[in-house]
Amino acid sequence: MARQKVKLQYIENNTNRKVTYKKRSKGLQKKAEELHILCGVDVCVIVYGPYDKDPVVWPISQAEAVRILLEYRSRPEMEHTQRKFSQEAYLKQSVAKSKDKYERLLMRNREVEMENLMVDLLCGKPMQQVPYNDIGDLTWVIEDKKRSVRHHIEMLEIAAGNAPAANLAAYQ
Amino acid sequence: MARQKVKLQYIENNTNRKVTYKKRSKGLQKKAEELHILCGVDVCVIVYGPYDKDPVVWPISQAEAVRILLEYRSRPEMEHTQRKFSQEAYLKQSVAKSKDKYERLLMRNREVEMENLMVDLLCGKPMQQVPYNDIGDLTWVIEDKKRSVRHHIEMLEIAAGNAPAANLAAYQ
DNA sequence: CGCGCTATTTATAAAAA
DNA sequence: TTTTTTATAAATAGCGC
Repeated sequence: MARQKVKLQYIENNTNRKVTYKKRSKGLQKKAEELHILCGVDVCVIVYGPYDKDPVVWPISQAEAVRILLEYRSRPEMEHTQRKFSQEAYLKQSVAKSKDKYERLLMRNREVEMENLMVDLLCGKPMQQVPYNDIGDLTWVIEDKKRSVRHHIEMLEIAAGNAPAANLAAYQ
Repeated sequence: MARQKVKLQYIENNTNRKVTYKKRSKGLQKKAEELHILCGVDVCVIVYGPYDKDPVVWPISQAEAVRILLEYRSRPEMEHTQRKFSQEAYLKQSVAKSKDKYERLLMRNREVEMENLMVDLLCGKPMQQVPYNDIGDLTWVIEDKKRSVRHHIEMLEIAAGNAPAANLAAYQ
């Protein structure tokens, strides 16, 4: 985009491609950081190139990113196109209620808390111990996690059929 | 970056922030796509904001992204610390006006962090990877969780010995 | 290879419609 | 409000060291 306009196609020349990669991936990171700071949104950029040995992962927590991606992957292809994510709809609704930054932070914490609560439930916490006020917020997490829960169950069944004691010891 | 240079800080005005968000997230997508095409590298951008109901997940395969992120998760603690730093800096900036609430939030965040760490340990993360400074704060969380962990183990043993599917189905 | 250096192209903040 | 239009800030392709 400078001395000469470049066609939007794979750069065949190895040297030029690497140079462009370095410049542009740096630029992409900067843009992501600016968006993060200016608008207070979580942004995660992963550049998985053959040049840098490490993929760049920035700046939201990797756990959160994994959660998003696992969920996204578990959706039928049709929904990918339509971009219907009940979870995100919930987030939008929730965040819309926030009038200031403090509340936005609360929302973020709430989100993490619901994740943890769900993990507790997956690990066997009795549903009766869940505070009533949490049920509503928890619902969307659970709904979106059903598929992964089934996966958990499969894993546990495998453990049960093979070497349960050894497998379970790892959890202590 | 136009009629006037904009300071790199959270945009307080709701309208401006939303407008900027829309423009810049679109721009970020474009940049990511260009990098992907020009250099033949996998790029994944996730924008997890309160405006669009959907997180933008683009364009590499989700399986690949998950693999990358899981890899990242297993990396040395030092790099995580750096990330936490920028996150904390961001949080600090965001709630500068309500210091008391901020302090409490930090504690809450710390608590949540410890819970996450504990989950990692339960899942087999080596204790040697836990930063020394975290041990103290972690202790009370673990003490608090021992009972549920035991319950967890009981559940798993029951599942292993009896009818796992039936027991676990209740948690869906 | 990596760092500067422009000439240009892009991105975009603010204004106008 | 959203869209379109500028004017200006940023990003960057090609080159030279």
